[in-house]
Amino acid sequence: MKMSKLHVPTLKEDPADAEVISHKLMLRAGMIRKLTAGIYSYLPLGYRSLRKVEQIVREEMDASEAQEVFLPTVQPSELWKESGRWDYYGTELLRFRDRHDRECCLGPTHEEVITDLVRRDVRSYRDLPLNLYQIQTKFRDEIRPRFGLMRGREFTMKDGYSFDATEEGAETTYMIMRDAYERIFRRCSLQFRAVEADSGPIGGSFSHEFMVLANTGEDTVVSCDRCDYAANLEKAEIRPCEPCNESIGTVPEKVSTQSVRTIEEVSQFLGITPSNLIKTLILKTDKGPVAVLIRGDHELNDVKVKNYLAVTEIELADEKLIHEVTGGPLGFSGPVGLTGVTILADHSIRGMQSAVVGANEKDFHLINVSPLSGFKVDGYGDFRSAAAGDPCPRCDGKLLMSRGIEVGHIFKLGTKYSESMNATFLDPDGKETFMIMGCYGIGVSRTVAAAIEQNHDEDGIIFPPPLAPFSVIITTVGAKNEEIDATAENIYQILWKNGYDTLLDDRNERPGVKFKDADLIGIPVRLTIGKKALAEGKVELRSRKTKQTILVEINNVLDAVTDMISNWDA
RNA sequence: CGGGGUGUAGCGCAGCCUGGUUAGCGCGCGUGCCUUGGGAGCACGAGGUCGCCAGUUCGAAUCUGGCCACCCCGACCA
Repeated sequence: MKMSKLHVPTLKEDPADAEVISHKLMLRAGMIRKLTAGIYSYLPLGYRSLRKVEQIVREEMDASEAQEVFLPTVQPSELWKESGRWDYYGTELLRFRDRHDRECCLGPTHEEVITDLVRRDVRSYRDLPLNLYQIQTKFRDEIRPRFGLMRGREFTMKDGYSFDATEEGAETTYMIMRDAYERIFRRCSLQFRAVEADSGPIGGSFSHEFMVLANTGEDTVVSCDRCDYAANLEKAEIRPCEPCNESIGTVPEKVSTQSVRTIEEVSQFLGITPSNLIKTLILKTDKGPVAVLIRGDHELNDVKVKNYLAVTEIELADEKLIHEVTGGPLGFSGPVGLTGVTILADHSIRGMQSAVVGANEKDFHLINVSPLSGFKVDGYGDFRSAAAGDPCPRCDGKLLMSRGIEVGHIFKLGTKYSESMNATFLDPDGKETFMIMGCYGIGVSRTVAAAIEQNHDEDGIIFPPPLAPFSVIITTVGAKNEEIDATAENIYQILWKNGYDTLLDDRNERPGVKFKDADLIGIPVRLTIGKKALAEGKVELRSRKTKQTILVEINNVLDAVTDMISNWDA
C-alpha cells in the first residue's frame, strides 16, 4: 500500500474525549472514529489490526478442531424466553419490535441461537463432541461505555460453544480451549495471565479469564508471589483463619461515639485499629435483607455473598431499609440483638476476640463484644475481597494485586442451556441425555486496544508484529530523487512478494512528518531510504521498539527485516 | 440510573462571569513560492445554524428555562 493513497487521518493533538492511552492513540493514529457513544467505525489501519487478531484466533480455533460458523445478529425473543434470559438479562439486552410487532433483540451473546441450532440436527452421541465458533459484532447496551474499544457497546467478539456427551469430554474440551487461548494470546505478544474467575450470570461450574496486564485495566487480578495461583478479585479465595476459641472474660459495654460513624472515625475515636472493628453491612437481595459482618479493615465481596445465598440481585441497603432492619441509623449497625434477618459473617470474624460493633442506636457502639458469645451468626463463609499481602489459598506465598484487561473468558457451562432449551442426544444405551456445554469468548476488538495499552511510548503505538496493520514501512527522505524512489519501489515489491505487509511512504512530505506518522501508527520496522546511505548501496533499518537503527546492504534487506521481526520479543 | 462536567470551523481551545458593529487563536485544509533526515517558512484563501428549542431584551455565543448529545466517577461485562 502506498501511503499517498491510504486513508490514515492522523491527529497531532489528543482528542478531548479520550481518556486512556489506547483510545487516544487509536484516534490519533487514524485507526478508529467514534460514531456515537460506545460505537466506532474502523478505518483501514484499525480494521487491518482487527483482522490480524481475528486471523490468529481463527487459526488456533481451527487447529483445535473447532469449526467456524456465522450466526444471526437479530434474534427472536422466543429463544430468550425459552432459556429464561429474556427476563434475566436486563437493559443491556437491546430489544425492539419488527414491523409485525414481534419482539426481537440484538445478540449480546449466542448461547440461545447456537443451542437451538445444535438441538435441531444433533441427535446422537456419535455426532459429539461438537465445537462451533464465530467471529462477529455483538451488541451490549452497556450502562456506561468508555475507554474507546475497551468497553464499547458494539464490539467484535469471537464466541465459541462446545457440546459434549460426557463430563470427561466436556472437561477435555475445556482444557483444549484453555490451551488454544494460551497460544492465541501468546501469538499476540501479550503479557497475560489466565485467572480463576466467577462464572457470572452466564452460569456454570468453572471458568477462567484471560487478563492482559495493564495499569489501565478495569479488573483487579490477584496473584501469588510464590505459586501460579491467579484469580479475579471477585473470585480470589481467602483461606479461613483459625477460629479464636477462648472467650476472654469481657462484658460488652455500650459507649457513646457521638457523631463518628465511619470505620476510620470510630477507630480513631476509640484509639484502636480498624481490624478491631466489625462492620455490619445490610444488603438488599431478591430474597430479602441480610446482614453481613466483615472485619473493619476488610472489603465486602458482594459476588461471594451472592453466590453463597444463590440470589440474583444484591446491593447495599439504603438508610430506610437499614432502619427497618436494625432500628438504628446508617453507620451504627451491629449484630448484637439483631433479629429477623439472616446474619452472615466472614471467616475472619471468628478470629476476633473483643470487637467493636455498632449498637443499632444513634451515637452508640458496643465494645468488648465476642463473636463466640456476643451474637448469633447464621453462617460463616468467605465474604470478603482479597487484599494485597493476604496469604495465598494454595501455598505459603502472599497475594499481589495488579490490574488487568479481560480479553478472554472460558466457561464450562454444564447443562444450563441444554436443559432449559432441551438440547438432548441419545447416548450409547439409547437414553436421552442433555448435552454438556462450554462457552469460550474473546474480545477481539478489545484485544487490539489491550495490545496498545501494553505497547506504546511517548511517540505512539509500538505494535507487536503479529498485530501490526503493516509490518514494514518504507520511508523515502529528501527531495524528489529518482534513484531513491526506484530503490524504494524495488524493496517494496520484494517485501510484498515475501509476505510482508508493507507500506511505502511516497508522500511529498518533509522527513519529520513521515517519521512522526510512522512512529504514531506503530509500524514495527521502518526502512529509511535517503541519499547518503544509498550512495553506499545501503538503507537504514529501524526498530520501532528499540529505536535502534542499522545500515544494511540493499541486497540484504529481506533477511534483515526477517531477522528483526522474528526476534521482536527477544 | 445517581453524582460531576462539557458542547463555539475537521481537531485542540479562548470569548460567556460584566449582553453591543465583521466571533477569535493554534493545528489541519486549499493555492502559490520556497523547503526536504524528526510534525519547516512566507503570502493569499476557504471553512461557523456559537448543540437544539423557547423566553428575557432595542440587541443573545454571552442572561433564563426546557430538551439533546458527549465525557468523567459508581453498579455490569469480552
